[in-house]
Amino acid sequence: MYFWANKTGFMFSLSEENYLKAIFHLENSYKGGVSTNALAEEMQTKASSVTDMIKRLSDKDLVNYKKYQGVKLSSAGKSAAIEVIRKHRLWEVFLVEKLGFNWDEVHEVAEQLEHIKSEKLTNELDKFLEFPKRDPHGDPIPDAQGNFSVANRALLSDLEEQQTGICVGVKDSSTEFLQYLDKNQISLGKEIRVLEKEEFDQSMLIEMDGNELMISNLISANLFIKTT
Amino acid sequence: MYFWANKTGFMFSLSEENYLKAIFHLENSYKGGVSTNALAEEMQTKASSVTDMIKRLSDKDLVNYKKYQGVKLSSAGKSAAIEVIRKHRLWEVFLVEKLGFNWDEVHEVAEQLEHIKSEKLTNELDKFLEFPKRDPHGDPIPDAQGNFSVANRALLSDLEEQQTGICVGVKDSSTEFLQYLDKNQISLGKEIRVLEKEEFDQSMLIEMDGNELMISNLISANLFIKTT
DNA sequence: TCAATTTTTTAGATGAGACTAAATTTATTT
DNA sequence: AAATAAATTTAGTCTCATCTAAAAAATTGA
Repeated sequence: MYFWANKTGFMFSLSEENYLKAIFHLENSYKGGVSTNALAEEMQTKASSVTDMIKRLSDKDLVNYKKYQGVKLSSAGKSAAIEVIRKHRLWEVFLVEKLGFNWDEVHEVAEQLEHIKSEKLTNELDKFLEFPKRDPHGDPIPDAQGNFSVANRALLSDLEEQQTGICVGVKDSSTEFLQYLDKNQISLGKEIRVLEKEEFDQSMLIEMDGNELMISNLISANLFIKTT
Repeated sequence: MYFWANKTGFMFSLSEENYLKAIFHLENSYKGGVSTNALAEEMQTKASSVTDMIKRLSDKDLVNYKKYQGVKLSSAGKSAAIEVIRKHRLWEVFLVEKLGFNWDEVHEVAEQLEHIKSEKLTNELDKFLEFPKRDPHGDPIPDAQGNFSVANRALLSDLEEQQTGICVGVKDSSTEFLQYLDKNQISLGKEIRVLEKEEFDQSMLIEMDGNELMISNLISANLFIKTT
C-alpha cells in the first residue's frame, strides 16, 4: 500500500480516505453515529470489513467508536474528509469547465483524482479555476481552510403549488439521473414554477422555459431549489 | 488493491504500472534484458520483491522472462508503459503551463497523476494542452497511439570545442540538478557554445547569453543538446 | 578448473484490506 | 420476559506486495 503525507503530517490510505468520506456523507442522516451496515451499504462492502476498518480508523483517532454504537468522525477525521471532498469537487469543476466533460461523466474520474496528495496542486488548481464556490452538481466546495457554505436550499418536492425557485443543485448525482435532466433540459440556474401537485403519488406539473413538464416524486425529491 | 480497466480491457495495479515503466526506462541501457538487481535499484526495493513481481507480470504476459536472464517488455507491456509515460508527461506540462509549477516541482505529483485511469481524461487533457510534443524537461510525449519521436540529440559533454547547440532536454530530472540549472539560468531553448574542454576532469567552459560559465562533467553529461 | 563472489531465486513471514462463516449483542415481537 | 430477528463483531482465510534469510545458479579470476 502506498502512503503520502498530507498537510497535517498524517498519512491516510486510499481506503481510509474513502471510508472517512463515506462517514462524513452519512453523518447527515445518522446523527447518533453511522451504523456499520449503513457504511457497508455506502462502501459496497461487507459489515465485517467495515468493522475492521473502523478499528483501524479508531486506532488513528480519526473516528470515535464504541462497539455496537456506530461511528462519528473526530475533528481530525472530519478535516481529512473535507480535504478529500474539496479535491473531488475542484476536479469536477476542472473536468467540466476546462476539459469539456458533461456533468454526468465526472464522478468516476474525480473519485480517483481526489486522492492525489499535493497541497500545492489543490490550491493552485483552486486558483486556476478562480476559486469556484460550487461543483457542477451544485455542491459547495470547501476552501483551503475547510470552510464551506451550508446552502439555504429546499427540495423541489417540498414546494407548494404556484411557488417558484431556481434549480441550484442535485441530490442524486448518478449518471442516469443527470442524463434524465439533460434530456429534459433541466440544468442548474433554471427557473421552475410548480403548477400542480398530485397528492396521490407526489408527482408534479412544473413550468420551465415557458414549457410544461410532468415529473415524478423521484425527480422532484432529488432537485435542490432556492425559492424566489 | 484497486483496479480499473484500461483501454485494452486489462487491469494493472499501481505497482505493476510502476514496474512496467521502470523496465521501459531501463531497456535503453540493458538491451539483452533488464536484470533483477537493476530493477531493484530503480524501484528502490529488494531483488526478491522484484522476482515476485516479475513472475506476476510474466503470468499476465506483460513481460518475457526466463529465470536468471532478466526481463523484456512484451508488446502489451510496452503499450501499457508508454500509456503511463504519456500521462506522466502530459500532467507535467499541465502543472507547469497551467498551474505555474516550476520544472523541479512536478515529478512527485506527476508520479501520482500518471495512474489515473480514464482514456477520455488523458485525451482531453492532451487537447487542452494543445497536443504538446515535449514535457518541461524536454522529453517526448507519446501521442494517443503511443508514437513519439526519438530525439536527434547529443549530450553537451560530447560536443567539441567551438561547437554550438541549443539546450533541448535534461537527462537527470532531479530537483537538485534542475535547481542548479535555474540558478545558472540554463533552460531549454538556450544556445550554448563550448569554449574550452579540460581533458583531465572533462569540465567545460561554455558561453551562454554572452556570459561565460564553467561547468563540471556531471552537468554537461546531463544536458541534451541539438547541435547547430 | 574450481573456488570465491555476485546475482538471482526460493521459502517463509508480515501487514493491509478484503472475504465467509460463526458467534455475540441489540432490537423487536408476541 | 422469552423468542425471534436483525445488526454487529470475531475468527479464520485469501491476495497483493512487500520483507529477511537461506539456497541455488551464474560469473569471475587465480
